[in-house]
Amino acid sequence: MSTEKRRRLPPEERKRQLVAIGLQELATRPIHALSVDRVAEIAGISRGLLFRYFPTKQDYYVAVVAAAARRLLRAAVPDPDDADPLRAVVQPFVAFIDRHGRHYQAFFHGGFGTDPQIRAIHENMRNTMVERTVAAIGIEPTPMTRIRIRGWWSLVESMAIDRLDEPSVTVGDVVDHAVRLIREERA
Amino acid sequence: MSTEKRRRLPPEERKRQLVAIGLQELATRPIHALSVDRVAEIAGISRGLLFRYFPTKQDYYVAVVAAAARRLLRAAVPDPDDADPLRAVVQPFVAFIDRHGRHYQAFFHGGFGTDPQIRAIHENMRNTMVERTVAAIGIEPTPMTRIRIRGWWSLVESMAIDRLDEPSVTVGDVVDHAVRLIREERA
DNA sequence: AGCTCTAACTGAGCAATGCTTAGTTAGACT
DNA sequence: AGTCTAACTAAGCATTGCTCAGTTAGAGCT
Repeated sequence: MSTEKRRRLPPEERKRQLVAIGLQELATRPIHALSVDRVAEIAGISRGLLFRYFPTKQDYYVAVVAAAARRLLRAAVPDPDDADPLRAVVQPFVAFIDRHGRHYQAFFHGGFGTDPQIRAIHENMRNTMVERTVAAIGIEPTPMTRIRIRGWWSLVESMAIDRLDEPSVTVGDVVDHAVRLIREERA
Repeated sequence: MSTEKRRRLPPEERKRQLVAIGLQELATRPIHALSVDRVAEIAGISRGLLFRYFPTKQDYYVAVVAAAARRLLRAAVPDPDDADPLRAVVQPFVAFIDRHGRHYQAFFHGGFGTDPQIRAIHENMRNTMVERTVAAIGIEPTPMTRIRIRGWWSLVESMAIDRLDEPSVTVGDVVDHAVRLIREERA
């Protein structure tokens, strides 16, 4: 198979390598279609070793999705130079989906929706976005407001994804509409 | 295991039985945690027979989700007696999630989001809701309008689900907010 | 340079599960 | 009663998630 000599890596580096493989493979394939055999083969290691770092395939999957979430939150950080603090929150998120739409769907609309760990990652992402929004528009966070803002983020996400197949609608159109909507809502 | 005598059923009836089992089992369990062995055992048949009706486990899963979608569309049909045609579309949908929220999430947020057949079922549901909405408010269906209405439905769904853990917010609150939003949007 | 020792790593093997197929039999129709 | 279709079974195969007893890279010490 491989003529490579066996090589030892420090645990953190190996983990990173395996997660990186997952990020690439799971962008185009659901988790049940990716065998640990394949991951091990790409990494050039044995199946057994993968289970040393991730005791369960599910644990591996969780680690990969968590990495994808960190990547998104880092990429979609609000632009502090933007004159409109609300736009500063929405715009980079929609732009991220514009660039990585298919991957976004694979990681955040795929997978086992019922799994508590995956849900926790999604919840954490969503809460971060909601908090950024609340901070940007300065609204008091009652239960109803939170539900409203969370719903509004679902709307933004949906529009950003649908836009991928409808190039006549621009990123700016989506951002404009989203911002206008939340402003009217406050009246 | 079972002392039942072997019984022949007409294909349509057997299919219905198997799908019904799927509807019950998959309401609490993701598809990868339900083995065909278990379905067969509940139905009192052999594994092999299941594959006669559903050549693939995935085909079985698709059939079950499709049945769930039909059930939803039937239950959330607009009330023709409602004075407000937009409310008539939204209200029964939110009420359905109020009653079957966990099941709704299992069938429509669980599963493999990337599978094209499952996506087609979701798309079909969504399109139906969008068309009902377009008909209710009488708006011209440009690409942007469709994207907006689809986004708005994501918002409605999100609020209806979040409400399940926040009983201080009523079904009426969600419907009111949704209706108000779409009306302001048209201005 | 050689010795030692930790832990990164392998590979054989187990159990569960999706799927196949050669054969069996319920039960409808003569 | 006899026949015949197709609903049904059961044994078995291949894959895959996971385990574990053993191997060895390679860092630290002398």
